[in-house]
Amino acid sequence: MTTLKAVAAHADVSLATAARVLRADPTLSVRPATRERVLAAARELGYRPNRVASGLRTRRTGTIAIVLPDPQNVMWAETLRAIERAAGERDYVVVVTDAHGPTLDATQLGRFVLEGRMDGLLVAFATIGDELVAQIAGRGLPLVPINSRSDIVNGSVTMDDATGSRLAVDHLVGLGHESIAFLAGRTDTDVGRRREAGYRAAMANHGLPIEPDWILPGDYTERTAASLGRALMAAPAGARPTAVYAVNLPSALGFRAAARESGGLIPDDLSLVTMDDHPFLDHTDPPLTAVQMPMAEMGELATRMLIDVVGGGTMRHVVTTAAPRLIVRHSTAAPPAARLMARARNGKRARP
Amino acid sequence: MTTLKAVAAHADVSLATAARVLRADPTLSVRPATRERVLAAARELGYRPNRVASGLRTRRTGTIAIVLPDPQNVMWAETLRAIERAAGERDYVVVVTDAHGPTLDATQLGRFVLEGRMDGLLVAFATIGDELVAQIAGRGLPLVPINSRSDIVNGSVTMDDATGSRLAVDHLVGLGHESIAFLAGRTDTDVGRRREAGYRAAMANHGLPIEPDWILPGDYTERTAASLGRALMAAPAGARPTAVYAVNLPSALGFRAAARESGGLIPDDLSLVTMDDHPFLDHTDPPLTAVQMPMAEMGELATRMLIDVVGGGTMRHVVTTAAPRLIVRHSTAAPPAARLMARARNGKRARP
DNA sequence: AACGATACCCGAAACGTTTCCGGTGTCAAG
DNA sequence: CTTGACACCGGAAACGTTTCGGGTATCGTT
Repeated sequence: MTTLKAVAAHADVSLATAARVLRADPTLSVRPATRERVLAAARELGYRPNRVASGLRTRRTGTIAIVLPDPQNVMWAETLRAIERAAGERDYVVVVTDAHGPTLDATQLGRFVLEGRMDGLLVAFATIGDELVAQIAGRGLPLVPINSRSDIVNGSVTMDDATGSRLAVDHLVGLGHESIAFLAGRTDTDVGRRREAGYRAAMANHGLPIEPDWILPGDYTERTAASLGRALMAAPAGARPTAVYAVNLPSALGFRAAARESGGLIPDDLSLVTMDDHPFLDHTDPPLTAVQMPMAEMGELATRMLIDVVGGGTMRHVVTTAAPRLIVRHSTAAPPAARLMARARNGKRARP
Repeated sequence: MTTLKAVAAHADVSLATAARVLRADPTLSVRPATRERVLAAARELGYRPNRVASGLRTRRTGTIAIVLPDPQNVMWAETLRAIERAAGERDYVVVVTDAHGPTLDATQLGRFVLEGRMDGLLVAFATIGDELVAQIAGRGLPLVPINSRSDIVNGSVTMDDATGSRLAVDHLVGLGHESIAFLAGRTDTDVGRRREAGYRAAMANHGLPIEPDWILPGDYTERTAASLGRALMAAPAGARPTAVYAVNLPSALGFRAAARESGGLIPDDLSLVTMDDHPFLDHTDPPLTAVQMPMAEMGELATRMLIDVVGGGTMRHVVTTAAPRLIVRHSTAAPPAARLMARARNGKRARP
């Protein structure tokens, strides 16, 4: 490995000058000939600065970490890709780790924040607690929450979940649905609340009431969604909503599977639209209508913000600007005609 | 940040002694009382060694990278998880990057191999070329190919693809299929060849011939598989194989979609089994029978090997020991009765 | 010819570890 | 009382960079 010392010797200048020429130090005044000598020497010797040494001196490692809650969720793949790209553009590398709880365990804490390997952390936890902030920001490490806004951190990157939810509801309403359930996420998480708020706002916007039992208490998991699906399908058809909007992909999948097991046909008996799109939804049974969120943009913005902060920039709460898009597939259709008519009758006669 | 110097001062010993106590240097002889003082000081001050400084001195950064060809493929998620876990156990962190071609581009080369940030690389390219090896191993960086064996690198971690293929073929034969096509991968890749070899061996094992046009020339992509699917379904039913074994998941999905578009019913008209399992296959239409490969074990072994090599260990070609498993879902069934009978008639009468 | 003012460059310290090569003190043996 | 032999510990260099604070020439002025 050729070092700066070698380059300096070869160009017959001091270490200091070689360093400043190669770093393109603007405060340096140097004769063009000298600069050329240094540059040429570096080129000839194939010099590459050693990032570890430079990191020791500058306290910048050129490494950030992204900590994910459940890397199982395929939705992170795209985000990760975008993060890596954005980081690469600034000559940063990104390490990924998955956390099992809402905080870092002892060894992760060591590896990722205490030993000075990272310049900053991106955390994608659905909920950013005080303890985590103490662990990370307490040590002076920049921390940017991604997909979750929390007031105990003064910056974050989130998506326009309200618009996403609106897209889903509007689509269903456009098909003629009026009783639309929300397969919710955990209400102790920021995303969950924002998506639910979006759903409520969209419903209100259409003048549609929301029955209390239309808020299905999910927790983002396929499993819970499945049992909610079974419960829902157990109700008589007339007493069910005609459409469901699911807060995330695993929920939608779990719900779909349970509905089908219970003999429910999608979209014939029930329309289903989910937040979070993925190419493989083309292959599901039925192909699910979904709201495509700007995951990549979110990752990109978060990465840029983090690197900016590392460089002395300031944190902000930003929301992605790319608009969510509705991808219509085959899990949504007009509500069953029979029930529409029954509904009409009920509207004319008084209930017992 | 508390440094070693602070600890040494606090314990009233030299830097050298503090370092050696904390590193648990076996060649150090130290009075128990002294050792205790150092340990206590470190504890009190919350000392954590700075990995960048130590990396500069020891030329070990405690970081490895995994370079993936197409992070799109969900199959890598599990592998990645396993890699990260195995690395964490050795106090390593792992950075991921995706390459677009079969080599590293200029900026990646800089970030990942030239600047001394990494201790070693895991590369998951389907094909490891000379240029890549020159780029990496030429610089003295340990390099472990994963899921691809190449003779220009004297070590690798691969899976038992032959057994995986055999499982798929055996399953189909067990259902009564005799004309089984192979939706192949690129033959210039190691995995592609191994899986095809496994298929051929399994067929031979059952005494079944392989028609040349049963080897469908795929390239791992959904798109190509789709056009192969269309072409296959265009043939009259009697002239088609009754089952297809797909070399990987995207291929299977593309094929499935095309088959369905062409009016082909799976498994009624055609059975389909794919290499590579994933939980979401429960939700496809129909749920795909798949061979589950030990991706996690592969990641784990590769990581351990790489870290061993970094520590002076020696490379080897290893194959995962965990057995592939067949996950039976609903894309496979007995061949269509009508064709079975036709076949039987053909067997009794001479062909024209 | 002396004098500032520039323009150009360098020495050396610092970042926090690790590790080589010893240097003291103590104790038993001669 | 000397002399090794140990046990215990410390000094200092080294890893490769960055950067602060100057130090020489050189040149145009007076």
